[in-house]
Amino acid sequence: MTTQRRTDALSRERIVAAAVEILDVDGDDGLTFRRLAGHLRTGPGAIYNHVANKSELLTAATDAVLAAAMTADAADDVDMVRAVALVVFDTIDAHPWVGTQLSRVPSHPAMLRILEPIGRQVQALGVAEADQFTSVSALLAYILGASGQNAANARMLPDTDRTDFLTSVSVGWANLDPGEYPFTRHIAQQLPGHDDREQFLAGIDLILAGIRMLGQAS
Amino acid sequence: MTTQRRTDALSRERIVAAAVEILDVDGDDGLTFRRLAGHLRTGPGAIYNHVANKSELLTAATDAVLAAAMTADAADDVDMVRAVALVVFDTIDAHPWVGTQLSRVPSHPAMLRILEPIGRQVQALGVAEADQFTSVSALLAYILGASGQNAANARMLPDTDRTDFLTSVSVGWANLDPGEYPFTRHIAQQLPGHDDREQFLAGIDLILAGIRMLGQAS
DNA sequence: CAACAGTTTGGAACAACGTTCCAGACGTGT
DNA sequence: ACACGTCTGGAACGTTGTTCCAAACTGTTG
Repeated sequence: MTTQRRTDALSRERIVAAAVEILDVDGDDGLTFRRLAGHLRTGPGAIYNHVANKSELLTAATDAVLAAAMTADAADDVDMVRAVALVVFDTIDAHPWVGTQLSRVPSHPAMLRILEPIGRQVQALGVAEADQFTSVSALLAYILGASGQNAANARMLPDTDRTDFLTSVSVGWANLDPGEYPFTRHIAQQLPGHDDREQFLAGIDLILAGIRMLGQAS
Repeated sequence: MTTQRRTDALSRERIVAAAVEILDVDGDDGLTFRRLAGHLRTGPGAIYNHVANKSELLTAATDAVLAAAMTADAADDVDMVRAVALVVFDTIDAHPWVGTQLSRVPSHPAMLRILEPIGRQVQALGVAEADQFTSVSALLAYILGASGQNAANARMLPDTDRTDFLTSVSVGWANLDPGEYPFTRHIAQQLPGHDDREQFLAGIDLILAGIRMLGQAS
């Protein structure tokens, strides 16, 4: 039954692993069935015996990376929401294409891996039954939005240095019409110096504060 | 080969307008230089005289749609954040491809149209100088994340009815391993009945509550 | 051990894409 | 009327996801 056809037999796992490798090196658009076939020393047609199409392959790759990242946390931390959020943030920071996938595919299988621990923690916080869905949805949307933005930035980072890019955007903001964009001009200078990870966590705390207030207001 | 000269001149605006039309009808992947050329009764090569490439065209189309949507609000509402957020949400709901673009392109020009009014309102709320960047970033990330998710759902809506899709996902959640996914199973039933727009607004209020607490805590 | 049946393989082929190229048609200033 | 620079749009190039299928391979049977 489970005998190996060849020493380097093609399998779904090997294909997904190779896909992850290519995506990490060459980014979102770098994954090609021809390049993938080259890495696996085969032809493009062979891959379709183990994977339906590129979309499924991308979904599987995303799930694989996120699953591997999520096993790490394990312990029920008091600040599990923050811990999970940071794992997601760091994972997408290391694999920007994961962010692209999560925000492109509706109700992505890998999303459950994020939703579940966050949901448990929200329950543990004593949030009322009726407010749990809203709270978890808000946290999830924020995490995806912030991570996605970060992934978009990381996607063009090979071309430009991060601070170079941010300062150029900052200069662009500072030169906007003072009448139309006073606020944007006002915070332009804060753009290059800020820490993405820190800002991300501050946003999580903001939402958590809102959730706690939700409990007290009722 | 007698090539007929066109009577109506090609222009950047006409190209962008036609692109928006196609994107609205055929979705993200529906925009093609050949199809666009067909709509404009010309060849694909002619378009490149007014637009550098597809990426620029998509950016321009996104900016055009968002600019048109944003002029509507104008008046300084007390709940401007909520108003702006809803405009963005509804715009992306009507043009899902706008959501894709906003979360793909880093510091998208159209983003300023969202950032500015939200920033002003945050200032008006009396948020401390040091907390303004965090507050605006959090709101922006949430708006993009939630709208993006909504866009992803809308993208596959032509294939499936919304409630059909949600109930199928809900059933999938309900059948998960009780040991591993207790929370997901727990809220599975709330999935089909929820109102996306309402949930979105509730999330905005959650963050706004957090921001107000931020002021009181300091 | 030999013959068969069912997969797996991988290279060729197809349609469609973004983009480039350029001969010819156009419009304008002289 | 002429010339010159701009706009046009069809052809062509390289690349993509995907399909197809003869050949190679594996496991089972006679």
